[in-house]
Amino acid sequence: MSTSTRDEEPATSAESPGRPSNFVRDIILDDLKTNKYTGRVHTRFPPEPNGYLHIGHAKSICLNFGLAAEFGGKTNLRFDDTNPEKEEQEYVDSIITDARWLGANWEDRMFYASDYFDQLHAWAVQLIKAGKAYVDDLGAEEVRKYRGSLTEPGVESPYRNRSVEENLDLFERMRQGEFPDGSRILRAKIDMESPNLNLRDPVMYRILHASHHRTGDKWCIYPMYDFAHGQSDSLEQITHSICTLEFEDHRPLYNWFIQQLGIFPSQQIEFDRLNLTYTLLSKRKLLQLVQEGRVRGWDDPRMPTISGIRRRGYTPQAIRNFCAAIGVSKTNGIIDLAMLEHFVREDLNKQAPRAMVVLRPLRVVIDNYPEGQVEELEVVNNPEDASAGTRRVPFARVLYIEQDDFRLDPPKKFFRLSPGHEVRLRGGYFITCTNVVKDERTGEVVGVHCTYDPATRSGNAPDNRKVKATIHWVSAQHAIDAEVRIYENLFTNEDPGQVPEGQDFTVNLNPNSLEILTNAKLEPSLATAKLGDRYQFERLGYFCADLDSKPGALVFNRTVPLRDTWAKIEKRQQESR
RNA sequence: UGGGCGGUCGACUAAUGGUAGGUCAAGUGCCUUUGGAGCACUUUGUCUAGGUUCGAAUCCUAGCCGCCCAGCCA
Repeated sequence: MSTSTRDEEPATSAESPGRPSNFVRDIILDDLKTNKYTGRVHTRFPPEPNGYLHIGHAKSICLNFGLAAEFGGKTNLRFDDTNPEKEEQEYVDSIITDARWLGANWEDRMFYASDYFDQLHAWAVQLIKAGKAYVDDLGAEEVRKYRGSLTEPGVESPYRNRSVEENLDLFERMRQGEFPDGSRILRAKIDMESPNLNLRDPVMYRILHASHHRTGDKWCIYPMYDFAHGQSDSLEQITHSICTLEFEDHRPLYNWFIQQLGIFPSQQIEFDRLNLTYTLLSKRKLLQLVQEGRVRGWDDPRMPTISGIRRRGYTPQAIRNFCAAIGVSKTNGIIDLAMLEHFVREDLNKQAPRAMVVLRPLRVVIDNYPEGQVEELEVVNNPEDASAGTRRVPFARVLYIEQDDFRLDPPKKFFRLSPGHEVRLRGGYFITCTNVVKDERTGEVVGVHCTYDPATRSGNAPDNRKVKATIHWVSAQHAIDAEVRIYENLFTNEDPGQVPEGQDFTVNLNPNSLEILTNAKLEPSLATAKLGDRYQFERLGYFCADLDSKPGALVFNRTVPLRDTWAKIEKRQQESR
């Protein structure tokens, strides 16, 4: 089995000239007009390799790559790897795979903040020499105290006014590994009374005797985000450095370093992070789910990670369309998960070949159908796409239908099979229920007897007789057994971060987020399904072959169910009761 | 109670002093060999109060509400 690559297309956000704009795009348009960057647009996507990419990153990828592509610019992939304690090669590998899958193309421009460690160090020395940075001997606890609070100004460290020589010497000895972790830091000398806490002599370098996934043991001091990010942007000549809202307070610092160093003035622009109902988009919490075994790994199909969503059966196009549709702004909102689901359905409806699968089988015997007879009935592969052609499906005397498609006592508006009623078997015949077989002890219906009308072959009614329902079916003797995994929301709470006092977000976990059906019956054409192949199982939803599939033991994931009008009606009926 | 940033249908987002529009959701009808898809229609909105203006979602003033910031995380 191998995954197909036909999914991979450019991650542009939208193409038509009349497209709705957004404020970031407007800024670029304006910069282009004023020739601020000599007509250049160069963005970057800067993930930290401390976890897997999720749907929130997809928004950022679409924005960064989409905007640059629209204006003939470029986008770099840059790993923000300044904290060796949290970062791993596994994460950089997955990020590359996932970003590519989404359609991001950075050509040969894949960088690491760690590529710039030498330059960053030199710049730190430069700032020390300019009297703009100093080595502080305060411990973490004291640094916090000296920083003041939201409402009180900070107090200058007693080490703030060391001589340049002493600072240079100390910083060099920090680099040499002479001091233990946490014993000293390099700080920028800005303003301990600034109302913006980020400007109260922010830390530039900390001592970390940790081995880095790329630089190994070359360094035991590592730059902080604030001292690395802007300069990395600048080195790469990034024109528009797009990040999320929580960095707004950092922008003055971002600009301060660039200005003090006199380097290329990249411009930071902040937009709102994606929030989705019933979904958690925090790498820390997703990591926790993985580590505690609440899910089966980063690529569990219930996870909002790109790898999870991919395994679930989503297409990159659907994700791109979603990202284009939700727009970009500065309001912190929460997108209805239904919006995401809409875009997969929309995409898969056009693409996915149909197949008949019975999830929870109920045995049907067509009493008047000749024993031993088998017909090959022709059915269309995709009513939305004539070019998808047709296939043959075997029909015989004993079939399986969905348990949900039969009711002994049909409620109002239930049009499917029930005693005395006629339905159409999709692409087959009209059948009428004549009798049921019950389990003697439980009273449960375990089988149904029907008669068929030979004149209705392929589902046509020569007399124009109407049936109110068409149901799917699989020939019992030809059916393939398979496992089907049904997913529900991972969380029961619309905002899973909302947690009762003293509790953990895991209280919101949905105990029914995964249901494994081991007795599904597949039409025989599905035998050749390959990893990642996506289908619409008629009347049920979109499904794809999971990587747990083995020859002769297929496993399918439900990507998303079809919209279900009957379920809504039934729910309303139950609520009004 | 410091600073920063926001508040437009149920959700998201346009309108950049000149008809409050689109998408999702919800609902109704049509159509249907998927109760799918499609099509048509419908409901609901400018945080509040003042002001400027011929005209305000947009500008001004004052409130109210929400989010972010006190990591040697990013």
